[in-house]
Amino acid sequence: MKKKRPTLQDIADQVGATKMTVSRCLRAPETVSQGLRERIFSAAEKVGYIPNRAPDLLSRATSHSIGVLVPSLTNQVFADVIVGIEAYAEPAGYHLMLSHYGYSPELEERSLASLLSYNVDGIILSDRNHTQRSLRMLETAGIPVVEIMDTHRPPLQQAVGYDNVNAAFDMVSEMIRRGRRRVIYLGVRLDERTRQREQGYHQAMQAHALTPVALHSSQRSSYSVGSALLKQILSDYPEADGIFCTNDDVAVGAYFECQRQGIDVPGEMAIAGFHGHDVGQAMTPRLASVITPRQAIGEAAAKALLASIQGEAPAGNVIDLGYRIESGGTL
Amino acid sequence: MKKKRPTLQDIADQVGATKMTVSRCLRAPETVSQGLRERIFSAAEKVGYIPNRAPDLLSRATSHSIGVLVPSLTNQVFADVIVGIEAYAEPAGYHLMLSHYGYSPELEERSLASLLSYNVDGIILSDRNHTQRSLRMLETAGIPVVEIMDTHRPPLQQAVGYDNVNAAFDMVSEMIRRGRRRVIYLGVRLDERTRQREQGYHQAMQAHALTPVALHSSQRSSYSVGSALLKQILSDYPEADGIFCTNDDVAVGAYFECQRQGIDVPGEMAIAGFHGHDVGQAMTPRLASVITPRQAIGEAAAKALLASIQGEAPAGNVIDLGYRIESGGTL
DNA sequence: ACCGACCTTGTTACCGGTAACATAATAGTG
DNA sequence: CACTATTATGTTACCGGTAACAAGGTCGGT
Repeated sequence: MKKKRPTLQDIADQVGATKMTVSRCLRAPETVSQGLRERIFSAAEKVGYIPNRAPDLLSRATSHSIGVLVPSLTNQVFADVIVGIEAYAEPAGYHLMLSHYGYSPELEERSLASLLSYNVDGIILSDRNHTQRSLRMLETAGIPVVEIMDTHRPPLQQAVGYDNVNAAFDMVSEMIRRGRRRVIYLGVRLDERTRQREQGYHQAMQAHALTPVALHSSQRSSYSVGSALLKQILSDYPEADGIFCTNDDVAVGAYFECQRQGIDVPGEMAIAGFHGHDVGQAMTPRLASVITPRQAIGEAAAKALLASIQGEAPAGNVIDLGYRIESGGTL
Repeated sequence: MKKKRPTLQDIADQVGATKMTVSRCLRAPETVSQGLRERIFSAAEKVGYIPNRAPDLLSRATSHSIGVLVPSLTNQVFADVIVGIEAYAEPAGYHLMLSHYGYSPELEERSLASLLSYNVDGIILSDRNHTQRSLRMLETAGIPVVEIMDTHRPPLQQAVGYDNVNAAFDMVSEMIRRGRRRVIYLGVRLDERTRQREQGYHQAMQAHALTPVALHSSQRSSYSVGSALLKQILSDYPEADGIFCTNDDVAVGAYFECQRQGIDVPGEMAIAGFHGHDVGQAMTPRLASVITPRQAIGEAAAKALLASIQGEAPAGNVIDLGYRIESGGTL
């Protein structure tokens, strides 16, 4: 019942040639005589030929696709990064194979195995924590790897991103410079980046002889978690005069809660977020945030990866695209 | 230099068997004698064998992957849908191949060709407008197709979603029921769904003998577009007493602008959005919105697609998962 | 001791492109 | 016109799994 999809042979049969000639005609038309060429093209059109990457994938072990592993697709940060990756990779003829692993190294390992089984030509990873088996697989696969979002630690091969520790340090320092003394850190999830931001927060507080206080939620980041954490601060740390949030979702959620509670921002409470997402930048007052170059990171990562795939392998390369402190109207 | 990745033959060489035996051992261990089995497993571990889907893909033309085409990855709506798809497909052993096409049917066509060249076993499409060539390719590929997000028109094969026209009609009717008379429609982009919502808006206004007015922006949806459109309303249609926005981004942006301009919501201006995203549901007042079951749509689409792939083909099937009108605090 | 059932392993061929090489047809040159 | 250069097409083999079939080995029953 199910009709097989047309192959080169089907076209060849129609025009009385071999599939080799058809193959040549489709990839280098000028090497085939004009009459035959025209008949081949019209036959291809007629049977509805669709190229098939499977043989290439098998015989040359190359897929013209790159694997991208992100912890979450609903996290706007990674959506932006992916857009950047594709902006560079797609025009270069590379297809993206996306997987997400919900911040779990074990799931990352499984997703990685799956991607490798499709013979991806390169991999972009969004984390720096990998299982032993993951590292092993990457090694035996022998393909280029680029890690993104974190330039703080030495990379497997190459890394593109910014320094989370320094970014957090700078933002918190700015809050302190503006007179805040009891700034509290709000974290969600326990991924590497959240920890690094907390570390930068710690360093900044201690550099000014202030006492760091961190509040965490194990839930995934959301506005409502921000609201909940702010309520907790009001009851447990009423003396707080500022919060530094691990991302904008939490910060905006906390701001909404301040509105509800009638707390003046920034008068009574300073609020800073991370990443500079649209909501925070569109609302009034504008949310103070660390603006990260997410799309640029995606593009640079794709560029570095394709360069490696095409031969040049600048291993140990770290591209730091920096960040910008936006003080907005909430400091 | 670049070492090839290990194959079954490499394992076979180590243990003095043929690759056929190794193949059997990995997929049905009990059919191989115990001693050999143990040696094969340890050899596989030693060389770091990673399964290879390429041969399967070639000889059985099946990839155990499904192609997913969405107009945009940064649009939260589709991020949610994708999460739903993967929640069902991943445990079933299917990998997702994602592509986005920026709302352009021509790009959709290219992405589709690319997906088909990887021999995906099925396709999930997010639009109902396809080029002739796209339709042709889908037909010759002979694989199951599920269209999502719109149950208003008859599907290619199967569709999963909700009815945009009815949803818009219901929301606008509710606004009118609450006393609004000069409701304006705010649209962005010109994709099918936006047009359908406008259609529902028209029907509701005309059913109450009210004059429909629609404002459009050609930019992609964002908070700032919502703000800009609200400003335009204030200058061009000062008599407006409500806006129905094609999505929550626009609605929230418009709300922010009302705040800045000191316009009372809902007192002077009612605001309704579409989709029920987190921001709108977390802010105060809660944004009125049409809550759509995005993740459930993804799951149902994946389920329907895999059912078709596995043989049962309930063609012409339309699964309507409905929607819910949340009147929030902005009506 | 012999036959067949079964258990284990091996052999062959195939999937669909294309690189590499071979060959046929045509054109060009002294 | 013989001979080489050039162009146009065909042939073969390969990539890495596995289905289908073949074959050698073991064991139990009579």
